[in-house]
Amino acid sequence: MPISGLMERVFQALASTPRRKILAYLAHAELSAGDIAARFEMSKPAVSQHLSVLENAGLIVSEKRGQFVFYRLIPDTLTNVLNGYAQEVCPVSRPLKAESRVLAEQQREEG
Amino acid sequence: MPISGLMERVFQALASTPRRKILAYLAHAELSAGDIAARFEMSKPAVSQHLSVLENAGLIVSEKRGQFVFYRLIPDTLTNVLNGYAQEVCPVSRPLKAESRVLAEQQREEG
DNA sequence: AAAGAATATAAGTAATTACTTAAATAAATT
DNA sequence: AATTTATTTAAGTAATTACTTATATTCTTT
Repeated sequence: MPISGLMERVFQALASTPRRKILAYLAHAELSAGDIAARFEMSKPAVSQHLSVLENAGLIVSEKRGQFVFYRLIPDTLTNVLNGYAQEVCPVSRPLKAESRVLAEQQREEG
Repeated sequence: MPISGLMERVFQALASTPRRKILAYLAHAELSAGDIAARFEMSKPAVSQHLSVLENAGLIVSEKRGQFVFYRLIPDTLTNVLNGYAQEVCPVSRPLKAESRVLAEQQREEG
């Protein structure tokens, strides 16, 4: 699987506020399709389609357990793609690293 | 200007291969609209529209000098938004930092 | 086995996006 | 001042996307 094709799908997937929200929800916990849909105004099929887009981009993975389908994040995909591209655009990714460090420290202070 | 509105526009802007390519070109040098258009198969107006999208997202800035319009990157917008969102999704942004380091080393080896 | 619940797929539609060519604007050259 | 060059704006269209409701599938419960 070419990384560029994956990058295409990841950025496509991220270009939607509901989908970015879904990823943020899944950052904290594994959730069923119904759990996720309950957090949105839109219909369940609409949420289901968003989940498909995210799964096809390799950002999340689904697992059917009984009646439910649980979704969880694959954090590596996101970080690899974002860094991979940031690397192309921000030489040596220095700003990205610097910013990461600052934010990590802030969170350490807060946590 | 709310950061969330900017985030929306940035991710929207990044969801296009030609636009990501434009940013990569501008990472290395300031270029005129014509210089950029020459690197693509599509028409000049099409490229011009892509440049508008990128500029409205705060990712690039334009400056008219004589007959030409030069574009250059605003790297901070990209790193701030990508990190801001990665922060929401990847707790403590640890993976992001780790990946940055790996990629930076790879580039050091290659360069 | 029938009914109910969770989810996905199908089919249709409205809104958005990414192009195209043609026309307008503005600066440089003759 | 007229022409050429660089770029953008305008207008139209084809393709894509994001929803909707209705139907199908798969599990659980009775």
